[in-house]
Amino acid sequence: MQPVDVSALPRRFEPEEAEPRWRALWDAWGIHSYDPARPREETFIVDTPPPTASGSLHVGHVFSYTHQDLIVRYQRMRGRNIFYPMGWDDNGLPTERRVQNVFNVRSDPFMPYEPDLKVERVDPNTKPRDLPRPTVISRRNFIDLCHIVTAEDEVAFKDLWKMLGLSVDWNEEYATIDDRSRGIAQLSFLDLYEKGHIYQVEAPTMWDIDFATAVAQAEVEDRERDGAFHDIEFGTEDGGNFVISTTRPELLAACVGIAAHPDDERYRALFGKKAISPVYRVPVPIFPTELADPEKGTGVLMVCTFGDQTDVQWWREESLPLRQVLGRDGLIVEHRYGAEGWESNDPDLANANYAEIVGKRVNQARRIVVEQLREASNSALEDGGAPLKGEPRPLKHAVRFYEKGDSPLEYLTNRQWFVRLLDKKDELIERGRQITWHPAYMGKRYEDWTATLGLDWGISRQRYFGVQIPAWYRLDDQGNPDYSDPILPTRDLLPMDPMSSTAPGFEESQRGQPGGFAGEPDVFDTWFTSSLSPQIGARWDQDGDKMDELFPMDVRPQAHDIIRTWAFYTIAKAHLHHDDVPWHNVVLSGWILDPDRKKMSKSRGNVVTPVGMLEEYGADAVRYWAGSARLGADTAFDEQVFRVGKRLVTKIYNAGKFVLSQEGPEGEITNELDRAFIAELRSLVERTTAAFEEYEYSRALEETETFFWSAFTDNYLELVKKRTRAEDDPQGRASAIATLRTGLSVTMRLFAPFVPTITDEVWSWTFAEQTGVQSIHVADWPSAEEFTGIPAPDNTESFAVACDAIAAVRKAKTELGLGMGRPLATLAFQGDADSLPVLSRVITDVSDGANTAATSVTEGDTGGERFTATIVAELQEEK
RNA sequence: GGGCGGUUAGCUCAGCUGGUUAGAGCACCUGCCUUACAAGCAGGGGGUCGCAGGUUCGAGUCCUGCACCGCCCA
Repeated sequence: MQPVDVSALPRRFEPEEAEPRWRALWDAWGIHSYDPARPREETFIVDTPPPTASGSLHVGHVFSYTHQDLIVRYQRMRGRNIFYPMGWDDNGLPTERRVQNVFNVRSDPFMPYEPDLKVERVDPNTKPRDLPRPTVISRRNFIDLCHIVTAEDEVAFKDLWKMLGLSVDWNEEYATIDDRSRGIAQLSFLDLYEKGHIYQVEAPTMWDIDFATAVAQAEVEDRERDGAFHDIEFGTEDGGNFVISTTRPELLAACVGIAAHPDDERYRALFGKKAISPVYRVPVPIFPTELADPEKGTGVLMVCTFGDQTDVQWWREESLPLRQVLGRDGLIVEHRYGAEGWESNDPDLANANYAEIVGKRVNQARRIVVEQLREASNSALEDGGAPLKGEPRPLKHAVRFYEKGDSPLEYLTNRQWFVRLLDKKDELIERGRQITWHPAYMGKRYEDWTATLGLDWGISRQRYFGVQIPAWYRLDDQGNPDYSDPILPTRDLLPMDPMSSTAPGFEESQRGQPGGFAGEPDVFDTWFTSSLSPQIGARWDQDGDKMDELFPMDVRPQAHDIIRTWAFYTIAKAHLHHDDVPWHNVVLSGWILDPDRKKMSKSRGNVVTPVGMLEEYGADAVRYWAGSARLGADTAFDEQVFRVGKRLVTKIYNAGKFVLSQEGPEGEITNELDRAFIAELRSLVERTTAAFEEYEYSRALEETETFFWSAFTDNYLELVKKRTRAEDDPQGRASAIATLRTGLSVTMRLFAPFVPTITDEVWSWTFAEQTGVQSIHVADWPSAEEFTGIPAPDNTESFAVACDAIAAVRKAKTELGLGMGRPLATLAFQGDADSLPVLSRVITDVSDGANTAATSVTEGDTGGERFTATIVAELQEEK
């Protein structure tokens, strides 16, 4: 074989030149493409996470997407036909919020569409308080802007993925707002509806007043907030009184009951009677409940529609009336005391007080109500004192927020669609157990979440940029919709928008007319669509349906914080639609923490931009960093590791040049040291393959790196350097060169998933032509069978003994301040009786490595080491 | 308050089913231009493995409790 002409290669490897060149070649060769003709058992299928397109590019993305690519590249070299798509999750609130910020606009669904509307971008440096009032635009204009923004964001992500060298099949690209995804999400809805898993109900739901939308349990987070207990005196119908404590005095008008613990002696006598509220003088029932905590506040509390989740429960269990005072926009709505459902013992007083808070926000209303409570005239009793007892007592308490919102969640009653899951907890837990979780303890998180689920999955959102719920409603003579019997489209009409397409059996002119029809205005929760990523990838019930070939998938890579959402909903969908698991494995990446072990986030200002990182160190070095972190483990961001990765790339380049530039005769691997080295190499292959099979890529990297740097370049290569040029030993020379090439070929392939550019560069110099395989990334992963023709060493310790012997020489040279290449006049080994016979088998290579012709070996005390060396340097002329 | 994970060298991390003197890289010190690589090579110093008990011939590893950090949930 022709050696590589080293002088023709650049002295240094330049990633910024090589990486784009190799990416173009991989694309041209199509080595990342899925081949639909090959059978399932040869295929490896990835359920790639679709990143939130309007989210910021983050080092965390680079980290976790590299992890999945490592697994994919390993499987590709194992000969698997890879299905590795990429989607963009672009519908939903993050996009809407970005559009609002980028263009300073708000949407009003009642505004007419303006086809030629031009909206200017806001200077991103403008402070929020300096911005003019947002421009109000129609819903359709707003959606147009969403498409513009997401298209830009997707390009940014795609560029990043390409820079990083992800081996994604770009033929399999989709967006969760495109027609394929919309059609499949709507099909999912129809299928679940037909199977009886979906219902809609007028029910209290958690509501974000700023976004004006319902939110699901999974989107809620608790935040610690300042609040205050207000002690308020109520009356009783027989002239008595008691004091309740509440943090929400503004909801006094929504009070529908009074509750205390059944064993609480203080209030036992009140159960069954009516209480009279102050300010409005509304009679409400007093009832016992185990859920009341006698230690909290005064032990007796007011039940409102609705202050929190337990209010909802009491409202249901006690069949209490509904008195909703808060509107969808978070403002207090109007109503009249004295009317049905708003009975009062003094309607005039009630109306006068209530009128003061109508149209106010929650905080304003609270202040007004507290002032009203200070007035004796507002007592529940004709001759009582001020209902507010003492001053409000401050406290810290957990308040529920929508995770993307800034105002506390309220509970409002409105019509929402739900997927029934609470009756399927056991089945869903069992499904989770049919999946292998990496690391295994993550499966417990899934089970805990599923077991503690408290609400069905609310899937409707009152948003604009999302997948429309495919339903119409008949309107009665008054124009009121009949929600009990929705009209659903047939499957051939999907994807569709009920707000623009006409319900079957009606004319478009009947939209919104009495006796006509109305479209469902709501869209799906974004998880409703993204939980179908396997079905979208496999094109469920669409042209080119490959569900039979691609479902269930092999692996779902994702972050551990979305086990309760993405993993959970995907498992639920697969269970309900297909009675199966969506995939056989889940691999969970950890998080990137900043050096202070805090989660990196935009708000902390500690985010490192991934593009700058890739430009500075190169993709191979960045991938090295990601590959050195185990699955599931949170990792502190450490720029030192990039430098280590970059050095590895340089080392590979130089070692590759050296090995492949050796000229010599072709030949068998015969020498003892060479056979012993091959035995070590074979063991490395077995260990790294086993590690990858368990998704433990970081162990594979560590083993390969240690072997390459220490065993291969520092030891084997130095031991045989002289022999590769030995004119008088053609057979030994051929053996050394063959071993070097085998060692390089194998380690390059073991490194290939981690550092794809440099390894393919080295591969291209001779191995590509030799094997007929263009790219290392479609070459065979090394296996033990490759070494079957090479005889085992006479002694399994030969390689270790040779390394220890040369180490003893180096130590002696260092102690004398000599350079490693300094020729020795004499070299004398002392060693233990067991090791000396082994040393004799490799003594020629050791002597060559030490650069001496005169080596002696004696048994002697070595002070715990295998060998010690005594050396005399050859005299050197002064330079 | 519950669940899960973590705590090993100055820093970032390995250490798989308990078994010689606890490892690596970075950083630090010393020496070396050696025909692939000074972005390199060689040698060296540095750890009572969070704390307290327990099981065992033997514990970084298993058990109990505690402390601190993180995530998820209530």
